[in-house]
Amino acid sequence: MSAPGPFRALPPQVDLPALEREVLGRWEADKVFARTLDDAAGRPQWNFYEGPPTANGRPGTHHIEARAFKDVFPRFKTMQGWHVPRRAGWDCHGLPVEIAVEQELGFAGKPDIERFGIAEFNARCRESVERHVDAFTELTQRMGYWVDMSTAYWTMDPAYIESVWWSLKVVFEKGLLVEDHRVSPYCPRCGTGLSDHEVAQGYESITDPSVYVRLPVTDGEWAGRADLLVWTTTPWTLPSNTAVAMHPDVTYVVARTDAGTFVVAEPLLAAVLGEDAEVLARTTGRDWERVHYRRPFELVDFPEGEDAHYVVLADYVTTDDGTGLVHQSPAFGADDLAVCRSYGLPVVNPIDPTGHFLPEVPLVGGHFFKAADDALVVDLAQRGVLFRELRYEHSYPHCWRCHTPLMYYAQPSWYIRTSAVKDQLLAENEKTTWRPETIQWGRYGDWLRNNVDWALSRDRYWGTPLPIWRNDADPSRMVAVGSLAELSELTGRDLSDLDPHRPFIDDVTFTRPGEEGTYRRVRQVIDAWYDSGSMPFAQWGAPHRNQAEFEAAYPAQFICEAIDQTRGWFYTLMAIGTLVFERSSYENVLVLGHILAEDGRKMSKHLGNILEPIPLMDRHGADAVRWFMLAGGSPWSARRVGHETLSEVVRKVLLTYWNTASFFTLYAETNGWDPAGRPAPARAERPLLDRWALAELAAVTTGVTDALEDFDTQAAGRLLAGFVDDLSNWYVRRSRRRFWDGDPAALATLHEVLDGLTRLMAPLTPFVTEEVWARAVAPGLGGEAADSVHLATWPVADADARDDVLLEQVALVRRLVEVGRSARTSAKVRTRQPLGRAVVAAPGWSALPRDLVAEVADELNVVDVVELSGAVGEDLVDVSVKVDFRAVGRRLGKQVQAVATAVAAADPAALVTAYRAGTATVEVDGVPVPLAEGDLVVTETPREGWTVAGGGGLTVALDLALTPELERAGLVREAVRLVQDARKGSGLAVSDRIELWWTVDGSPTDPMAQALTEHADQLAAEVLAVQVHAGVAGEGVGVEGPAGSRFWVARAG
RNA sequence: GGGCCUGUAGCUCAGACGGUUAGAGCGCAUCCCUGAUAAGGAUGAGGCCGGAGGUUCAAGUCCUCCCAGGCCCA
Repeated sequence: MSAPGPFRALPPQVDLPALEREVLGRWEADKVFARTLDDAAGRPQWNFYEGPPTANGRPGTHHIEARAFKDVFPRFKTMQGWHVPRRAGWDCHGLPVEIAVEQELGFAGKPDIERFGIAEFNARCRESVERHVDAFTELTQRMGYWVDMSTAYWTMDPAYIESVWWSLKVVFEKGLLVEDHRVSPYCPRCGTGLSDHEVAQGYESITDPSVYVRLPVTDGEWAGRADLLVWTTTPWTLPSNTAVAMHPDVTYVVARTDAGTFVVAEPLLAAVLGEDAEVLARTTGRDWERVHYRRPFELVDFPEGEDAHYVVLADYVTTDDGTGLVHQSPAFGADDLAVCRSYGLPVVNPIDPTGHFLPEVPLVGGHFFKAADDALVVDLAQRGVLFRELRYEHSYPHCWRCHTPLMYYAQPSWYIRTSAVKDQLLAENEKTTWRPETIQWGRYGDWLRNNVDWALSRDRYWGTPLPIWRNDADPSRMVAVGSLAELSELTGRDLSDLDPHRPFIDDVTFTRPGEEGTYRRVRQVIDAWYDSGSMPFAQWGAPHRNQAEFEAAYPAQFICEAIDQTRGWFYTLMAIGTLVFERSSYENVLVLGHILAEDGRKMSKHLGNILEPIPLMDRHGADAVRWFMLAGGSPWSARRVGHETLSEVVRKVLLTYWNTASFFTLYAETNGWDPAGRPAPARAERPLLDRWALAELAAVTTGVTDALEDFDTQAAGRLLAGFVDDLSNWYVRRSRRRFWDGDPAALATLHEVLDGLTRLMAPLTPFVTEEVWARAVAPGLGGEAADSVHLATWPVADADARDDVLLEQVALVRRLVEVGRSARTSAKVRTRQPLGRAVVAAPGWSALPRDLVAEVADELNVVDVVELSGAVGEDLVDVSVKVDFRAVGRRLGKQVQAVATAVAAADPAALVTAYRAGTATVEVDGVPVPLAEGDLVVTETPREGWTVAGGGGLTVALDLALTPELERAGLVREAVRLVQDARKGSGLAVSDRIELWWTVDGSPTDPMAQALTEHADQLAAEVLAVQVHAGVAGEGVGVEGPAGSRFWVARAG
């Protein structure tokens, strides 16, 4: 045995989750993550922003997805030599947190919260956030996501809030933060707005009156001669009717019936007025714009001197039902409000916040809004304004708590005028790189082009308070406050330690010299999306604090979230960056598809198809889950995760990689290999297979680097998985004998390849690569090696090792071997039976180096491989010819079909002879067309007496004739395999030497006995036998071999 | 209702620039190979590439419409 080298064998079997736990401990103990940052200090910075997960509810398996991508690129960039600071963050505010706490406390709405006390309620919210953050921390650590949680930003921290205030002040002073009405679902009994989520769970089916109302035209061509006909299911909104909307591009008709003359959309004419209506005029909605009409009720006053009650144009009008003319009441419909606002129409609201008509309204004063319908309809009918009434059953949103029908109700609300910076946003988007590209001007671009103002305020409790103070004597005087210091100055008190949340901030008031009245904060808090979109500066507390750090980290080079953030974080980041700094805060954005359960549906408790993230990683390993997220299918389409898929990743990628490393260490240890002591030959002088492995590594290095630069982990994964497979199932398998012998060239090559491969895989599967690095790579690098692969540098492709011709030739060899095996199978000749000859026809064969020809011979277990045309007479070969459509089509265009026909009709043998001489022509329409090199695909097949297989322009034929010598060689191989099995079965190490006994029934001239005697040396060498007892039985029963043979194995003493 | 994405073998997914025999893995069946392997290899069954039109010498690939599923928004 050799002297011990630096390597110790890795076990062939590995418990990956257990290994990961151990690696996690090592990272922790050695502070590896911190060191990757420290080592890079002072290097160019590559910025990444962590989109803060909402700390509400427990993390799910889908959270691993985005976090895997947020980890892999910073790791990659760090290895490339960038400094990549990574701060975690937590999104703390918002309605989901409030709702969760309300549920815990058994609350039924805002009145309960007010009774409970805002201070105490917000304390509970804070506590809930802290609780959930722990679960995210656990997930983050377990999956190996390297992000600094010790310096995490919390959107509820005072310093964070102060930054947000500062930005709102900037927006306010640009005149882009304004108060206006906002229509939102509202429960009049509970006195509270409802979130979309709450509305969605409260739909109930109810029957409403459905009325068609006639509104006489009062000016223009049809004044006094026709009525606009509108349809509504909410008669209670008719007293506040403000306008009628028509679609600009829909055709409307003026039609006469016995009941009168009406304006309706043409597609609805028959449905509304019947078949007999006489059409008097026909024109598009656009022509009706600003035509006035008489409103249905005179119960409510409209502002003096303001125009109203005319036709407006709106794209949302449909002709699916109703009349194609839509009654507009801006206080009670979001569409109505938007349309009326664009015409400068007033917002008139006769209903108080409890849902009752104001007492001074005639006819329905004091009525609950829905209860007023009947009286209103009766009145319409009596005045002849009602054209038709039907009962209409539909589903209508109700309060999920008290089942009161909801009102869509306009309330004062604060907006950011993002529509004013729309062109800037479009310009910023133009400069942004999106993956996948389609989002940029698809889903996201559409959203920007249709930009509406950002409804910023929320009438809630747990959020960043809107920092606007308003003078109670003159509400037009307002002050936006940008920090607690400013507030201290305004109030003359030191408020630097004030918790800026409600209710404390609500108590802060101030006066200004020379002004009447007191400044009080408006009551609202802001949309939590504004918090998260402010993180580029607010995570630093900038500009009040850490301004230099902020500037160094703006904008981000990379962000990544799932597609649901298109209108969420991706938008708020870009919008706030553009509003405040006139520059978007990110350059590259990767948008992920969603992770679905194995059944293709969203994971949900309700469906019972949830896979919990930590148990999933404990079962398959975090590396496997990460690999799946990064490389299992396209990251930007929805994907299904399941145990099957994950265990396939483990088997095909991770264990194959592990076993290759384990194989290497086994023979490095067994042979005491030390690269320092036994230098390998120069790479150019190593065997072809070594050069091939190094050439593949160089190609893969380039490919993986390019793919990751392009944020394409799927392509990187495909290359890596393919290389792992090639390495294990071709390089190692074909090179085994050299490893047994401790060949330094083979050991050095595999070591070098494992080194490169391990670095390339490290960002994707950081755990298993760490172990392989420590045990199979670093010991061979001498003192130079980084003590973690994550502290190592990213590999650079070795240009000298690149050899595309060799890659192509080995690919040909492997295809030939496949075809040859196929031929064996169809002949039912097992591979262990040597054959005399294989005959091959393949383009490029004649240029194949002898070593590679030998590879084919060895793999196919044939004595000799020869080229078809050289080995067999012409009469044994069939030739078939086909045009290469691509080559010919490109040159001759539409003539290609005629040429193909002519080629098919020609005599193949003659054509091929001419083609090879370069003189082939075919005749098309009486004109000779010369054929160039590459125009034809030639396939040669032997005729008889051979087993043949072909495919892809390749042919392999096997000579099946067995000589007694070949048969005996086959028997020996059979015996060798049997003995190897016996070795393994009795637990011998691969390097153990043995004694071997064998017997054969029958005479010594029996073929088996003869074979074993004849090949005695070969047999002994193959099975590491130091002593062979021919014809002698060993102890025990031994193992039975073919042809009456029997073998006994024992470790040599 | 609008916008976007997806639709290829039983399942999971590949298929630059359009090129005439559409691939891989899993699963199934039969066989082979095995001094690292939980692997590997061969063969077989399994496909109107969601549907219909169009452009083209040629369409899984480009265009239009439709259908189904998903996501976001009304």
